[in-house]
Amino acid sequence: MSTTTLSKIAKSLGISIATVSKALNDYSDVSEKTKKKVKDLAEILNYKPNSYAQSLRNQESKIIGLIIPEIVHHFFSNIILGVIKEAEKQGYLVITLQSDDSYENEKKQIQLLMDKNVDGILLSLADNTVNYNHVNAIKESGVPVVLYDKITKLIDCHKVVINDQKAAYNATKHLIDIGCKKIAHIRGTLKPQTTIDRFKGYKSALETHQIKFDNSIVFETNSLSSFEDAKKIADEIVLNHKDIDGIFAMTDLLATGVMVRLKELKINIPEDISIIGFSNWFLTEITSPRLSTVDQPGFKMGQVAFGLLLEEINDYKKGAVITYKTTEIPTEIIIRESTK
Amino acid sequence: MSTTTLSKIAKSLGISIATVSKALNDYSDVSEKTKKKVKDLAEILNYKPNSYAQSLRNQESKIIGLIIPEIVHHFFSNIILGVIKEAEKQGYLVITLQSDDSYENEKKQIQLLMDKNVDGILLSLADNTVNYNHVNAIKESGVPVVLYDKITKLIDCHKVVINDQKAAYNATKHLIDIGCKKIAHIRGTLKPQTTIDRFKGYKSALETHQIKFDNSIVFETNSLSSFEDAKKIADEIVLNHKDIDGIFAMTDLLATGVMVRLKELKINIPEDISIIGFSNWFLTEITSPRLSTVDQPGFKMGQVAFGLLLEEINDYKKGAVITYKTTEIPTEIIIRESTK
DNA sequence: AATATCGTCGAAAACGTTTTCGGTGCATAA
DNA sequence: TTATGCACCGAAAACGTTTTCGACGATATT
Repeated sequence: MSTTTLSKIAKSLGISIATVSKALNDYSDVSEKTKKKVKDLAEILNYKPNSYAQSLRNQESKIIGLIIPEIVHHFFSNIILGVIKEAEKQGYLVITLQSDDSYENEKKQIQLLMDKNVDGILLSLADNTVNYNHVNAIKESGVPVVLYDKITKLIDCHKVVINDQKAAYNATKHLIDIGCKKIAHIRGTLKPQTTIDRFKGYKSALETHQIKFDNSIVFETNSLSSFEDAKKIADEIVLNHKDIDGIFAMTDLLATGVMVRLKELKINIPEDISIIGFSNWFLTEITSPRLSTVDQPGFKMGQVAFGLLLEEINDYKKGAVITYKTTEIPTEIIIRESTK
Repeated sequence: MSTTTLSKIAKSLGISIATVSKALNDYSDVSEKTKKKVKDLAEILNYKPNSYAQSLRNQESKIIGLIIPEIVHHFFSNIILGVIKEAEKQGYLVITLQSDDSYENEKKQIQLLMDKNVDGILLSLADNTVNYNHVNAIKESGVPVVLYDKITKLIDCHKVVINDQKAAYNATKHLIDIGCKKIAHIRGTLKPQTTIDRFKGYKSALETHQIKFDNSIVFETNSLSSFEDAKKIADEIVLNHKDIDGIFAMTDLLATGVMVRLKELKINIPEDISIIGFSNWFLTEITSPRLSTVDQPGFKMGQVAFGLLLEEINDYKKGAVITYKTTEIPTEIIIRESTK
């Protein structure tokens, strides 16, 4: 049960390897008659071109690399899905790696992908990455990179992001629009760019609507996924900030945390306090009341990121000059029952 | 900025390609002196072996394929992570594809992976797959496959599963142990093997403990993730089955659904009714009360599945005879506040 | 002095493709 | 008749590695 190669077909038909190859690839300088002979036999012998040989000859593998901070995460796994599905549609397969938000892993994994000679790399920077030599090295080797979600201006390449600041602005504005006067913000430490941007959006929405920014009702958690921290903040709000009537939380989980605790403390949502989260996790559909939030379209983002990468791969092959662009994926406010 | 190859190093040093290759691979028939010369120059020129050429020559790519029904899913994304991390540790990369639980996709994607000449395939069968020719074809081509999670006895290969029946038995037994006398079961349609097995486990736990099985308190939802269906079932329970004091649900989501609604109807959990779910989703930590459940160790499962695949890849290369085994990943009951 | 052993190296085949560049043979035009 | 064109085909190089096998000189053995 040995595999069938061009040379076997050639030998079996008494013609040359070159002709067989050209017949299968529909070259114009081989007669219809021999084309048919070749194709028929190839069919019978179940011929499949050897991808290693093709890659070696064509200097491309039709495989791309995807580095993601965290796979088990609603937003990111949606990105993976977007990338994979779009890639599959375009004839590419994708190798996925998880950096755990670590610079060291990111560096190693980029090397692994380069060693495999992937055709391109999709990368979301680790939180503690501050040096970009390792990614500039990719570009210098002639391998296209596109940055998604966590990006930096310091690397010149295609980028795809959501506009955190605008999204946060809109979320906050929604609270203002429905009549909230005293709007708290719950966020993590001001380190990741997303946290900074959402905080900025929150502040600027307040300012544009003549609401004084009050730093005492900006609450900081240790982690963006600390349900317990969120609950403590709810206690704090009930105890010392009775006048708060709106809350914009950095993540749906934090939003859910405060909401659960506030309900336990007999605060009515949304009558007493309106709450809006961020991401549109699966979670938001099953809280009670259902949580308003900002939809963060991971799938779309993955699709677009792959599209840009493919575009660059093709441009690169053509030797075209590439002007890099940053694509913003629009977010959308999902209004449910927790805001009114 | 052209890439450096063995032949460039050879030419530059005035020696043969063969010697360069052997020097870099520490063959014993090249002197220490030339080894050093070669390695030094390779270092300077930043030599990286061309993986296409290596794959072609060695007939292996150090890449495996992973087909998963659904990426955006807590259990499955944990499996991906387990596979990827273990593979990376062992020098392998993994191409992931999502079958959407469709037989047609599964078939196509297997072909894609075979066309790329991956070294092995990890596969969880789609729900509607009933014909196994496409996976037996993998084996016949000499490519190792291991089945995980959704398997079938009709394919002879390594398998890794959790024992759904035993896990369900233990979950139900836990309810019995804490004193429940009338235990309901919530499940989806009896089509997927997991549903069948968990149902069996539920029944056998009742039987072994002299509790009569009562089909009128086995509730069927349209989907395993229908929160609304679960709520309706809660209504039904309060209305017509006041004597139910324990519930074993097929998924954490269904468990959460009934729990939320029961609470709204002033039923106390766990005082009036104890509830246990299945999977140990992230979700279970933030319900109130926190949900008891069965931990379904996806990460571990991924690790083990890759381990078995690697074992077979190596056995195959050695020409060793392979006796296939089915590995059961132990599950564990997580007791929280919803059962007492 | 002849033979065996050892350390070091390189030629060449092999993996399977794609593509360039001629080279046929044959018909048509001069 | 010779030239020109055309349709069809194949030799061979190239992609970059790994590994077998033989060759060579130098040393050790008989």
